[in-house]
This record gives sequence, structure tokens and C-alpha cells, in this order.
Amino acid sequence: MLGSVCGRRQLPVVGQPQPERADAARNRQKIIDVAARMIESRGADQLSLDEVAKEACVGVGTVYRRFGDRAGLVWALIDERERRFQEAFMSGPPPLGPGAAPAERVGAFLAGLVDRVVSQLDLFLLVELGSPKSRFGGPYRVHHTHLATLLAEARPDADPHFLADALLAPLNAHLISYQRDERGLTVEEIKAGVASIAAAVTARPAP
Amino acid sequence: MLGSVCGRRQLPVVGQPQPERADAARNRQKIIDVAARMIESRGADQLSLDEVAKEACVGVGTVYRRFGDRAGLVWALIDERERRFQEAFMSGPPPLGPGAAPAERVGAFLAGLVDRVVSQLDLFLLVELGSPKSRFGGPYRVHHTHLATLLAEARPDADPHFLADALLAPLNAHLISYQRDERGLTVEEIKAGVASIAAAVTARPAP
DNA sequence: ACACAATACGGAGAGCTCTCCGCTTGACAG
DNA sequence: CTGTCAAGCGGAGAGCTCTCCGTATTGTGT
Repeated sequence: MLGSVCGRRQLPVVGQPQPERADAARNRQKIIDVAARMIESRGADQLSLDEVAKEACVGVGTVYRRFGDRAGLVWALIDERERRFQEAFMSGPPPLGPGAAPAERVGAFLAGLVDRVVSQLDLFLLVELGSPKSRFGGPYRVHHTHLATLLAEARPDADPHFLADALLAPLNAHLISYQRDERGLTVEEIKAGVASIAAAVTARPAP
Repeated sequence: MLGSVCGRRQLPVVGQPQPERADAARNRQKIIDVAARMIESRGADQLSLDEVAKEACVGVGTVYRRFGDRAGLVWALIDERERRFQEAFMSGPPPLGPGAAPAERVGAFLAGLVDRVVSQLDLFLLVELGSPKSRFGGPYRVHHTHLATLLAEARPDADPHFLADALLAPLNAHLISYQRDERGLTVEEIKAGVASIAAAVTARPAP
């Protein structure tokens, strides 16, 4: 099936400050490559770290030392697009980036996040099965902080942290997957629904 | 009790036990008892079905035949209180039951659900790790239908099904657990936050 | 009372996640 | 170049979830 990567040497990447030893970095990359290929060819739900290790010619211990657990490896696979998304909402052009009104940026952010989740749905499904720590650590924290900041501007009277959680919650991969596959909602309908809730929440409270 | 079956095959109905052989019923009860005891003494996250089987003196196959998987067994443990809750919001006194205004019932329902999740938090955490089928089947469907019905009355112009999902999403056990244990929110604060969102969503849209 | 489906049973075993620990290797000072 | 040792490595193994299938039990029609 998959051609084995065993024995092939990885070219060293220059320019990156490396807190890792060379062999460790090489293994990390090999593992990521193999995992990405296996997911592409067989689907994310079939991902077995045992098998990844075998295919990458490393011990299973190495996989776990590098990535902690299943969810950690999956985050690494998600990472590249995630970074691009973070750049977009932190320093890209409006309405996602700075320059637009807070309420408008909230809408753009949530719509963008729906797209992101949908575009890597099976990976996000896997992440959500991981430990709470991996779930609410890393990217979730970044999204939450960003959204809470925007909400604090749009609605200074409400609790922005709770509001951010509440707006992010309906974007979880399991719910979106269920809405799309079992209830027949389209991505556009989901985005419209999210937008209407965001609008209700960011509107000035009725007098 | 169940009416006579007259040779007809009964379809499995969620929540209603289908006619079981005497030995099967005996085993189901033994398994539930043992599982409840083990959870009480050691915590839900330590629940091992292998061990439950051994302790209940049945084969592990029996456990899985009865309950399908881990999440199925956990639902069975949750079931009794869940039924009481369902009765309360379907036919109990207002504001949870019929008689109050829809928006008020939405608030009471969500507050009640927060209490329910918190009161059996570790069981709900376990359920959320199960398959999407078990997660969105059974009780979720009941909650969703009820809430969507109320929302359709309160806000005839919006999509009540999506809205119901979006209001239920922030009540997931993992988020509540994280908010309470990591961010130090109290249950009352969570309920207040949920209430304010429900209020925003059920309010008439601004002109 | 008895036979015979239908139903349930037990537990071996496949396959997984993750831990542990004795051995190996890379980085660097001298 | 070489010695040192923190960092990294592999894979055996514990413990789990869930499946499979030959065997045993139950309830029913006669």
C-alpha cells in the first residue's frame, strides 16, 4: 500500500532555530509525513499511532514522546492551516483582520472558523475526542482570547469570556458533522445560523 | 405495563426496555448495580467494562450485548434522573412545564439542564466521548425537540432547530467542566451567562 | 413432559493507546 | 579528536474496548 519511508534521509531544514536535536526533528517530520499520508489514503478515523510508528520506522514510544497523544499528533497536522488562519484574523485585511467594527469582525471570524472546521472536519473530530487539556489548550485558547477581545469592545456590559465560549461551542466538529450529515444542513445554512446568533448577541440590549 | 405483544415483533424503542428473557434482565440489573457502585467508589473515569463484567460475574460479551458500548452503559446509569427531568419539563409545573411564556420556559429549561449536567458531570463527560450516534441520539434529541418547539413559539422568524443546537452546545459537559475547574466560574455564573444568551436570542430582533 | 427455535451466555483474542526503562546517539567543551 | 551526559530511542507489556462464535438457557407449542 503505502511505500515505506524507512531509511530515506530527510533534508535538514536550515534557518529554523532548533530546540530539538537533529534526530528528534527528523523523526518528528517523518511521523507527520507518514500520518498525513495515511489519513489521506484511509481516512482519519482509521489512524493508528502504532501503525504510524511502524510505517515511519520509529518506536511507538517516539511518537508519544514527540506528540503526547493522538490528539497532539492531529494538532500538528492541523497546525499549518491554523497558523495561516491566526495570521489572517490577527493581522490580515478586514473584515477578518483589524480595521472593521468589532461586531463585523466577530461575524467574519466565526464564518472563517466554520470553514476551517469543515475543511478539516475529520481531524477536528479526532481532536475533540482527546483530553480536555488538548481540547481547550492551544488553538482553542487563541480563538477564545481573540473572540473575547472583540466581544469586550462590542458589548462592554456582558461577560466576554463566557460569551466567547458560548459562541465557539456550536462550532464544535461533532455538532457540525451531525448537522450536515444527519440533518442535511449545508455549510452556508450553518454559517447563517451562527451569524444570526452572533448578531443577536452583539446587538445593544433592548432598552 | 407493556400490552400484550400477540406474536408481533417489537421495534426497539429508546428508553423503553424491549421484552427480555429473565436471565437477560437479571444480568442487566446486576451490571447496572455493579457499575454504579464502582463509579461511586472510584470515580467515573476509572470505569472499565472488563472489570464491571468480572465483578458482576458475567462475560464481557454480555455487557456489550446489553449496552452496546461504554456510553450506552453510562446512559443507563443516567436514565432515571433524566426521565424525571423530562417529565418535569413536559408535564410538570411552570415555569419549566407548560403554562409559562415560551421565553421563560426556555430559560428555566436551560437552567435546569445546567443543573443536571453539573450534578452528574463525570457521567456526562463519559457520554460525550462516545460515538456521535450515542451523543446525539436519545436524550439529546428529546432536549433538542423540546427546545426547538419553545423557540419556534418565541421566535417564529428564526430557524428553531439550529437555534436549539446552538443553545444546547454551550451546555456540553466538557466545556462546563473546563469553565468551572480551570477558569473558576461558579455554576450560578454559568447559568447567568446561559440565561443572558437565551434572552438575547429570544428577544424580538431590533427594528 | 418434551422438543426445538430463539435468545443469551462466556471468554478468547484482535487491535488499540499509552507507559516504562535500559540502551544509544548527538552536541559540545576541552 | 575524544569524553561526557542529557536527550532521544525502541519496543515489550499493561490494560483497555469491542467482536466473534461455539455453547448453554429459556420460553413456547404440542
